[in-house]
Amino acid sequence: MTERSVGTTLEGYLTDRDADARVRIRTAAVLLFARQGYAATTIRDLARAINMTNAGIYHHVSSKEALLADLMRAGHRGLIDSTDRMLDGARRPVDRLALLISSLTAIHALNPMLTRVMDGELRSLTPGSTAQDEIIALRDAYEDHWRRALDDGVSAGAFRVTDRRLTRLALMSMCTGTSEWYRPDGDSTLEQVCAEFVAIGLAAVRAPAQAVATCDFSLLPAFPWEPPNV
Amino acid sequence: MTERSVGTTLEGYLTDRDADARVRIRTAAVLLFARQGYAATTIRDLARAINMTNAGIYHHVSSKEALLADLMRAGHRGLIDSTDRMLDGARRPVDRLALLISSLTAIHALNPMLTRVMDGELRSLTPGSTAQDEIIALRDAYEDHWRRALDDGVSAGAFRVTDRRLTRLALMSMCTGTSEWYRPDGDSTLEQVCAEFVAIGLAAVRAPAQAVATCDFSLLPAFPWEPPNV
DNA sequence: GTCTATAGTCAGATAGAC
DNA sequence: GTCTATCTGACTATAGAC
Repeated sequence: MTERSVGTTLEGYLTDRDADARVRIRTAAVLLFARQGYAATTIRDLARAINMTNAGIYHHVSSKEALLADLMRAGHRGLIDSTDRMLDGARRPVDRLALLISSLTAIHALNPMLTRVMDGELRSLTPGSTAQDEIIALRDAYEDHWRRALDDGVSAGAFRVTDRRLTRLALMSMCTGTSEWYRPDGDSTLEQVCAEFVAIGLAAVRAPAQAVATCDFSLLPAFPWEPPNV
Repeated sequence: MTERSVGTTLEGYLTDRDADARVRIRTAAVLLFARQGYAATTIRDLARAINMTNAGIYHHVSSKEALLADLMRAGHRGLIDSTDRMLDGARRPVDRLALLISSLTAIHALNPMLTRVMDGELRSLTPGSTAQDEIIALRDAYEDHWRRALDDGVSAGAFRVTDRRLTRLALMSMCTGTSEWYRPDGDSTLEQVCAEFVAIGLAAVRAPAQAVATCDFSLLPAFPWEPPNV
């Protein structure tokens, strides 16, 4: 990849939405980290995308790696917090599983760039650094929601599962893959995707097709720096 | 990520397996591209991993990007060829779907590093280059196998599917995700993973649980440059 | 808070000896 | 076929003017 042109300047969109330099920098970072990868994106790329200079970025950001860590931390915290709220009233394991599937799918569909960074750039944080350790801990905390739902469903006899871990890994991959292909103007609405994936999830745990809790999209985290679909 | 130490030198392993410099270079490239990403890996990293120098690499490789393109082309061709052979005798859509699921899962489990490069580094090829266009065409050709199997299953009344595209994307994400977590010495054997994923796939298309064709692992492609599990 | 200028490092790739 | 040495350019990050 010899060229690094950004393709679209974010400046036109961003000025009338948010003048805060921190938000503009983070929006450009999510866009370019998702599109080109963290390692292939330079501070100068970010600066060019929002009509700043190299040095201007460093007034708001201590380092390129700290910027990545901030984005990933905020993303994972938003995911965990909204999942906590989402599952708050759900008692039946089948409802909790359905909410885990639909909310993880929706977050990946609605924030494709931030989630691609969250899911794919963990290796770009220095191994063993406190930043990387913190993100790993957050990811593990989120996965515990899935482990508990599947464990409880099996214990209660609501799920019949050969291998809980395999089932969890299969369903989570299905949900996170959404950020790679979902388009808001595409063939399927987000509601259709969630409904289909929940149906597959229930089939995977041998739960009968039934009415389950549906995801309240308004409870999902709102990330001010998820770039627009330009 | 400030440090770029390779961690393990491949030289000890490689010398008694294959002295061909092309294979040694490609093995190191698959290992490091998968572990650190293409953009974060330098030609000097590759050289260090196999006790060569920077300039020595360039006697066997025309450029870093051509090396990546070669690996991706070989990987996709191996995937397509082995899938062709695998599906050769299978007529029933349910058998073809089962073979697509189990073979894609197995290739990702057995070649985790090459498949991570294949699935994640398409963006690192120059957009619009003939190399990138070629890989995209190969990927599309492979996906057609899935489209045909699902189409035929629906037409024949063997599958009941709300949305063929969503079903395909969900199942393919499930299979490809395997390269991120599978370990040969882990909790599940490859046979168990394939069986579980095939069961989920049949449930996803509302096909009754039944005996289906199983994947002949010996028909899978053998990549001489998939690194050992060091 | 944004700029110009630059320090210090390292990248991909090549030349030419052996 | 592998080496040493080097070119050219780009990178992260900082210093200091305004």
